[in-house]
Amino acid sequence: MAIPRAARTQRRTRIQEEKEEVILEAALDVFSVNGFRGSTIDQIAEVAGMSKPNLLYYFRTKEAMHRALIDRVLFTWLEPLRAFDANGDPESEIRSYIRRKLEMARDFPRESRLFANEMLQGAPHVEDELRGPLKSLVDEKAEVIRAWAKTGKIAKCDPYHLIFSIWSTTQHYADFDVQVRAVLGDEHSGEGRFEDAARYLEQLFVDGLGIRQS
Amino acid sequence: MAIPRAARTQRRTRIQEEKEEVILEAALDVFSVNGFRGSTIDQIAEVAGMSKPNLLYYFRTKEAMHRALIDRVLFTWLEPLRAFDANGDPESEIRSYIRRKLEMARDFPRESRLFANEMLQGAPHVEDELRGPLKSLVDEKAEVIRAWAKTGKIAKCDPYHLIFSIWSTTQHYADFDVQVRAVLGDEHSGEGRFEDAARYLEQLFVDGLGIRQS
DNA sequence: TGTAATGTTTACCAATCGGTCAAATTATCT
DNA sequence: AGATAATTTGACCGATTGGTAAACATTACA
Repeated sequence: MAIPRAARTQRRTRIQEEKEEVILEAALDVFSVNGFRGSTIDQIAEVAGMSKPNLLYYFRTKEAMHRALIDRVLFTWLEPLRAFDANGDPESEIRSYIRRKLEMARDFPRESRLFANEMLQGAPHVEDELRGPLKSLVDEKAEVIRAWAKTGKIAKCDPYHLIFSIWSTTQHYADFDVQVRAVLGDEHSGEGRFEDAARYLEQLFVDGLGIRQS
Repeated sequence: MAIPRAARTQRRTRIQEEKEEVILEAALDVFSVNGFRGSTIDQIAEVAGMSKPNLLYYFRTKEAMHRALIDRVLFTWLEPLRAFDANGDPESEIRSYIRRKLEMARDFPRESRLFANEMLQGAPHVEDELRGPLKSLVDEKAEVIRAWAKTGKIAKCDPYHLIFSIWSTTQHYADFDVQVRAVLGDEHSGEGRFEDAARYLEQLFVDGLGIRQS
């Protein structure tokens, strides 16, 4: 008899590993565009190339799929902020943070949109993670920035709003991609726009924070 | 016999004005949170306090409602950019543009989220408006900024990405409101956060663009 | 005030929704 | 190879979806 996924306590099968991967990949496609409510299991099943009951064999509910997806994305999404080094020098740390976030917007736009969708809906599935782990991480890095400001390495500014502004400006290129393309026109919508954005944003933040030495 | 809304060519009734207003208000509530696909006519009807067929008497389809809503929002949403004055001086123009956009994020967060939802889904209903009127307006203002840069009034920078960065940083406070509140904690989540944001963003952009005179 | 146009509601429809079930198929291991 | 566990599927369920038809109620205007 088949053992439903949730009851598994033993090791996972090869097939389970593979299929769950395929499913989450498809789910990311669908959820990131339509949000949780706007997505259907049938859509995901079709993208995943399997029948709906088969999909539900691996994830017993739509919620479970979304949950698994959010958990995975949330972790990798915070990777750049975790890499933010308190011992590095302000200019290069901020530059590379911007660059890393922009690379993620370029390479993982679906993950960015999934997250954005969740935020727009009021974070019904992840508010605890926001108030817990996310807040802790941001608090820690904000303290680093505050110290930089105190010792005059960068201009005095609110570290939280600084972080918000880096998040928003970089993620914008993933979440509002259609708008960016529409405004820039077809000729400037190639991948080069990420290089232009990086150049502009690094200038904005480095000069805006008064840490240009050259 | 009842004349369906779409067939009306004559003047609108008093009741029509009122009810359409109520409906669009309710639709804004629902669409801005759940997106187009994730919203249901029943939800909107309940919020509007009327029966579903009654609602469908004024807007014959869900699409028609969404359309009417988007059209209205799109216009007012671009008001701050239209007010951007080519003859003003760079610092005060940028400062007041930021301030106006932040005020809109504070006072009309639903409108911002409705727009964000549409972007996340790839702008299936408004791509023409983006490529047409929006692009034209942005092109025009970008030219102003480029001229400022050329005459040395502000630092050399890509005017399009400058506009993108002002859009994203300000709208962030509406679209990612939950996240902002979660990270700032309950004690700093009052309306004062908009003042903090304004102070920070004005500093960032004014200094970042090298136009601080004091 | 009568009447025609406008507005509202109840009952309903086919399609789609998330999810179940039992039977059939396939992989795994001895 | 044979037994057993894991995987897959078609048929189906009740609830919800967007939308309609027609009867009913209300308003505006002569």
